[in-house]
Amino acid sequence: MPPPVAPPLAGTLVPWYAVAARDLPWRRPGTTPWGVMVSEFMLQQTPVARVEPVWLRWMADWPTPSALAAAPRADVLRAWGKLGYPRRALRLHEAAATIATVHDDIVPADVDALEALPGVGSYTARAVAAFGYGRRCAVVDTNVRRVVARAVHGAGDAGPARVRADLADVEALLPADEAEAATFSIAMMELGATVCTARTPRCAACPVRERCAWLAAGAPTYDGPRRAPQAFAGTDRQVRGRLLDVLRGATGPVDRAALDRAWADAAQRDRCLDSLLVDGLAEQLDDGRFALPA
DNA sequence: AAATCGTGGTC
DNA sequence: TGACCAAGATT
Repeated sequence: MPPPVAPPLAGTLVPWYAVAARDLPWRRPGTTPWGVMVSEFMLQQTPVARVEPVWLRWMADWPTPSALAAAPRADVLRAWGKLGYPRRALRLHEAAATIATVHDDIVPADVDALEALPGVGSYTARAVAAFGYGRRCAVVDTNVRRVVARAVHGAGDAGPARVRADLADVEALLPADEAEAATFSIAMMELGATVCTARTPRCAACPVRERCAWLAAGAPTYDGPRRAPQAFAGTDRQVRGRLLDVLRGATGPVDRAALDRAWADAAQRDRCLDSLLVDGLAEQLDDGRFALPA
């Protein structure tokens, strides 16, 4: 008698997802590929809970790429609000303009075409293809990398990203069927986000616990290299945030004194203001005042 | 290829 | 309380 064969990961994850998936607005029926793309931009390094209300408002205001492209950058940055990394908002705006003019206002379904858009890297391109169009392609984000590291490789956590190898790992797990592959991809991410979490994984509730290489190995703690935690207090990132917050909160242009109040250290303040101008996140008017870009 | 880029919640 | 973390991309 042949030994029992464990069902492929997808066999247990896809049914689990059908029951356990969170009801997120961009997962609801009728969400367009554009809606998926907007959600993916917003979710880059930003938690779901903070994205939800902004996404809903965004899609109501700008339901198509051309609608967003027609909006002034100042409106876009205000709508982005405090999601963080506001350059994402500018890149999404640029990507929308490209889609409107080059792709007939239709979000590309092809991974390479997607990756050519500003702000779209390997993860986002594949996420849009898979979740927006149901394509069969490996989707690798931090959650998926952690799930693979544990369930497949038996490691406590994923090391530094290795794009090619990580993609190959996930390719090997991807079901042949197109629709099932897309569901498998989102299910892997959902598992990493809600069960196989970074800090305190809820292994007792894990649908894959019987087959998890990490649990089988006794849940060894990760001892590999970690990326250094990012400092924030006192960094340029904080100062830029403060300055931009002043511009966002004002109804019109502000004078330099208003920005001076946002941060005490003049040298750092000036350097950061200059970097905001360079990034196109702020503009200086002829009268010397500052504002969000037109 | 390591550093940079916001913001806020959690344990 | 402060380190760590959250659907990355870019240079």
